[in-house]
Amino acid sequence: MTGQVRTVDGRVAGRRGQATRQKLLDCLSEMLSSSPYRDVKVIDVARKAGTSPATFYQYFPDVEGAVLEIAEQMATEGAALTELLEGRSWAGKAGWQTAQELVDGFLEFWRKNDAILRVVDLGAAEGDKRFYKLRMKILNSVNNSLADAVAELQAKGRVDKDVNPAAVAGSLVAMLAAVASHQKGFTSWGVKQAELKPNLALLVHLGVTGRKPTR
Amino acid sequence: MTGQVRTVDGRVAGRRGQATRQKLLDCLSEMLSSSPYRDVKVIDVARKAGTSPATFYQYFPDVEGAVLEIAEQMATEGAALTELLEGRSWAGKAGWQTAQELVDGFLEFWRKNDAILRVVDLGAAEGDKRFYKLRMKILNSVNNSLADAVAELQAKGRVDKDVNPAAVAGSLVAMLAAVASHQKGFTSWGVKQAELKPNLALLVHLGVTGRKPTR
DNA sequence: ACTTGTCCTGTCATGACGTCAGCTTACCGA
DNA sequence: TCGGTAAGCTGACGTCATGACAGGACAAGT
Repeated sequence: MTGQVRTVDGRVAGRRGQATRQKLLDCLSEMLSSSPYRDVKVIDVARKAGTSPATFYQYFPDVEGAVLEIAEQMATEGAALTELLEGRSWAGKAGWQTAQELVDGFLEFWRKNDAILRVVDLGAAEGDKRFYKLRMKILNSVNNSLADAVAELQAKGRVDKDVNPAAVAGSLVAMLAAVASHQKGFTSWGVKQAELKPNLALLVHLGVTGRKPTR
Repeated sequence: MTGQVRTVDGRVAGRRGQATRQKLLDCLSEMLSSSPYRDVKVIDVARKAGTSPATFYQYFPDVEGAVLEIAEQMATEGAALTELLEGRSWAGKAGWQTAQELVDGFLEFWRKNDAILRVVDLGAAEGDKRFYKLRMKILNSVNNSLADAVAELQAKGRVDKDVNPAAVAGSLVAMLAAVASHQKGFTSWGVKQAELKPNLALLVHLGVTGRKPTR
């Protein structure tokens, strides 16, 4: 699928090369977690990886390019998010369960990858198509499943016809992502982590089904 | 309130100085709209303003500092968002109207200031307290109003008791902000601008009142 | 004209960026 | 075993941004 890993100047990377490359990616990941995106320098990443800046430029055109690589890896892992909604029901108690587990899984995924997701979000907001496609790739699984669920309920007449499933699903996913990014902001608003989740689940359930959940 | 405008080395700025300072801020604002945050350099801002980097550093410690200044100005303008909810009703047709106007006003505000808000969002997500307080300041007016509305309905028994008004309000506001930031993303998901707004309004109404709006 | 305080810039040391040639290492076929 | 070849890494270099300073330009009051 991914063909061969290549250096910037076209050589194919061997075992050793791939290891260095990966080490650089790992170090970059760490740096992104510990310092502002704007302050992450190639030289620091290289130093941390025990190599030189020139080596970095062998494998990546720039910091952005390396970030895209990390995000790509994460995006494939993110496909697992689909399972949170695969074959779930939105009716009755099961629906409440579905909403809760979606929120749980989503927040957990975001928490794990928050540093890189921040950067992806920024790139996407800035209009960079590469980041923006990546963001879609990550959110698509959840988004499509949600849209399908809404469309299905709509077909049964349980949701108004003038609702746009894609718009509602997209908005809910955006909400989950945003809340996950700013979780800490809530605590200083007097909302605790534990309280946040059920309320989010409630909103998701309301959005999808148009009704309060039966617990 | 803001006392006197001062340079980094403590002198008070006169008429001319304030003009240059403001010009630098304006140019920075423009640069943020046209190029990625990471690539905005002091030297470019200074050139655009027809001055030198040294002058920039007279008024701001660094790019981040200047951004904070711009954001601060925007935050005071953002207080106008309160009017979107001041004394509005969430009952019946009026409720639907309220939700629609909130969405409209919010998206408009975000669209106008998207470049700077992107940076504030990033800073807040990265855990920088200054950005993070600023973000609260901007969103507080809307958030508090929404929370009050929910709490009021809750007191009347029209919203479940185990709902946390602050959590719901915060989540809804986060949703609005996120959707506004990624408006373009929706179009490529096959959702048009015009369709987005009513669906957002629907979600807001559902979240606040727990019920579908009567149109 | 002269002083005073504000305002701007030339200049400099420092350090990051990004490129290149060239050295070292590993692999492989004869 | 021994080159040959390609992979892998780095020192060194020109370029550019950063951030600090001292001193020149300018406006205002005396």
